Amino acid sequence: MNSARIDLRAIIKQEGLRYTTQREAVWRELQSSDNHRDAESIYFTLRGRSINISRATVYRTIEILVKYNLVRKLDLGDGRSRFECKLGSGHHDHLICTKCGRIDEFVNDDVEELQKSIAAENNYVLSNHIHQLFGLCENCQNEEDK
Amino acid sequence: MNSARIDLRAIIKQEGLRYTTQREAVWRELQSSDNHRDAESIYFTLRGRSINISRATVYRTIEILVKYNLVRKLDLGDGRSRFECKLGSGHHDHLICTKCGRIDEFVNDDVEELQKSIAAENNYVLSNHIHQLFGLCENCQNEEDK
DNA sequence: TTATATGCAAACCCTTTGCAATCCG
DNA sequence: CGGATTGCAAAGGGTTTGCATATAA
Repeated sequence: MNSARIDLRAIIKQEGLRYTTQREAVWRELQSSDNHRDAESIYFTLRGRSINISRATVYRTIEILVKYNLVRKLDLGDGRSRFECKLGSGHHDHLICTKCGRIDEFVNDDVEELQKSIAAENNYVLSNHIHQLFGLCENCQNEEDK
Repeated sequence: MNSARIDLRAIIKQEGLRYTTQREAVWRELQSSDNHRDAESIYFTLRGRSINISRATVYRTIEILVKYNLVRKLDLGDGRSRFECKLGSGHHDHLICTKCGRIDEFVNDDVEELQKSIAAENNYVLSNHIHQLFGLCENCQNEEDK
């Protein structure tokens, strides 16, 4: 897998865009963190590191990263989008703990196949899907007992 | 199935709430339409029928209907929630046409079972899920050819 | 009567946009 | 230098909330 080294600068320049401190910082932040970040947290983390950046630039940069397939945008239904770096992990869906907000990933080939069948039965040509399972994670189940 | 006659008045009163023209109107509107309505469309339809109602009341009423399990809230990821009457249809998930916005429903028991397995494998106790397939519906595929 | 529900407008939250200033190339 | 990019603040879009008024029971 070529995920270890992705040169954002090369991609950016190839597209005739400019490689800026802010773009590099957002990309680094998404790459280094354990996924599922929202714009606000990226904004605050970078500000905390004395990187001069605005919310607007965070959003504009994420838009570019999503466009070039480096980042995936998640909608968990709570009003704010989450973003995860696509490098190092293939397609997967999510398990979300409704109590603590923990997010786990899952992959299930059978479900993937069934989705294709469902689409075919309904005469749809699929482009993508959202599959999210909500419930209590192991830790939060134990909390309930106390 | 007892879907033919649900007396909202009875439910509302049982809860110590008041049965108002507005609540009745929103409920009727959701029951009579072919599902997947957003708040704005309900608001405008009712206004168009000379029913005095505000957006705030539409939202407040829907909240009650969702709470008492009469209506399901859908998040299709485009920023506005859709609502569908739960009467007359059991659990189902959705196929959404990314071109025309058409929404179809599907049920697949195998997927439902697999979800349980996935949850179990990850030590989650499931409460609900979102499963949406996005693509082109039959009509829009044909449009593409032209 | 009297507390609940309503309408209105303002507030909210997240996100996007306009624009002058900045900076990459 | 010159146009792409930025920061700021304002605007947007959907939804919620505060409050005085209207209304169900």
